[in-house]
Amino acid sequence: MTITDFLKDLVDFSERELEDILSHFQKEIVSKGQPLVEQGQVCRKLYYVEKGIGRNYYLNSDGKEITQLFFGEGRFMTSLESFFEESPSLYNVEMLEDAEIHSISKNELELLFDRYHKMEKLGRLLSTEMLTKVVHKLNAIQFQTAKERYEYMLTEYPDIIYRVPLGMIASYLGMSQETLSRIRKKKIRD
Amino acid sequence: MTITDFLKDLVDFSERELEDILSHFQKEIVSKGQPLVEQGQVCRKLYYVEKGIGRNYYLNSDGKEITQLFFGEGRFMTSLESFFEESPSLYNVEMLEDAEIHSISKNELELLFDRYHKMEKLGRLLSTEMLTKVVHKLNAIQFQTAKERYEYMLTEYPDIIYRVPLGMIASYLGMSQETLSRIRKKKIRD
DNA sequence: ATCGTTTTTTGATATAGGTCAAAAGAATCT
DNA sequence: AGATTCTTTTGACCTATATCAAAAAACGAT
Repeated sequence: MTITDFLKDLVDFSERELEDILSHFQKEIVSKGQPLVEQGQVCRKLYYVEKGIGRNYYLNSDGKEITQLFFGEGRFMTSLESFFEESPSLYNVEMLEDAEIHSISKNELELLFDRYHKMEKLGRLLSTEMLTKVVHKLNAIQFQTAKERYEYMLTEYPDIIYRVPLGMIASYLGMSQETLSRIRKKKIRD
Repeated sequence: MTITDFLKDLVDFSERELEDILSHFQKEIVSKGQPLVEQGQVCRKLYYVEKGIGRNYYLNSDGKEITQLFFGEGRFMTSLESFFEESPSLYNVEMLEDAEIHSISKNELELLFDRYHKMEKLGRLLSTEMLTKVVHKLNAIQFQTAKERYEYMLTEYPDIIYRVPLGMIASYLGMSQETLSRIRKKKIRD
């Protein structure tokens, strides 16, 4: 879904408003694996994913990559606390496929928030949507078995699960790659 | 912190605006354990906690209470997805102490969001703040040992940890009460 | 097609933390 | 104060999942 359609769907901006808002976004073509944010830097931009899948991840104390969130098409992506609080990012952000994204800086976004009440509303809606998603994941992680977590992933993100490497999904679900491999195998047999 | 001060601190409302906004909240005195929302109902209200500690929790398949979130003084509390999406709540919401809270219905809140751009902004700010907190907790739960999770709780919610029963904290942190008891004991010795 | 690299699977073994049950300790009520 | 109920601790045992290592499969580049 294009960013234009996405914005129109959520809030009924006028043509002029929409045009102004869109003019503050920049289209970027990024290739697979290209880092958008690196751990330790402040993440200055919010991205809309038009094509591709992104993720943010960090390196744990053993140097292993832990995926925190995936961002599919039609989602806004950023290093959340870093962007909002202008603090050093705990995560790296990258695209997992060659991708088309639209970026906006925090300053310009704030400007739009101030200029348009409707834009502020959009920000609130996206934020609460994200919040409910994260709460849902937290739920899945907190008290479910590895198998149940995999099933959660299957229903919640069927589009993502077959497009990204197993190891990333495993770390996203809080289990080892080996465990996920075994679970998936058993699933197919049943 | 009173709700008045809380609102003033976050956004610079005029006296008139503030008065109008506050007139839509209702003060409620609730006693310990009194249910504010029950699993299965749609949660219709957002609460500001002025005094006391609240939590939301659910009963898992074994009938055990699992605490999902605590809400300390000066925080807004609700059954998140239920309130925002008007869906049946997965959680029960209750106060853990005799408490003073201020409630507002979704309709009235939406009305305020529409009436005041600043109020919409407040909504967005609170929502992103909550979001970053939940992401932070997710982080702690996802890849840390039981001991590390307890330490996270100590630094993040020192006020809460000594005011609520151990079992609730244990389920909040995704571990059994026994495990938390053992961890805490060892901590004190060191 | 073939070689090298990355990803996934499989097997063997280890362990953090769960469960169950009972004792000890606090809090609450009469 | 004693009885009752709720909360926390302790011990013994068990299991889901981690880790390590190596084989197999899939993917990409030449």
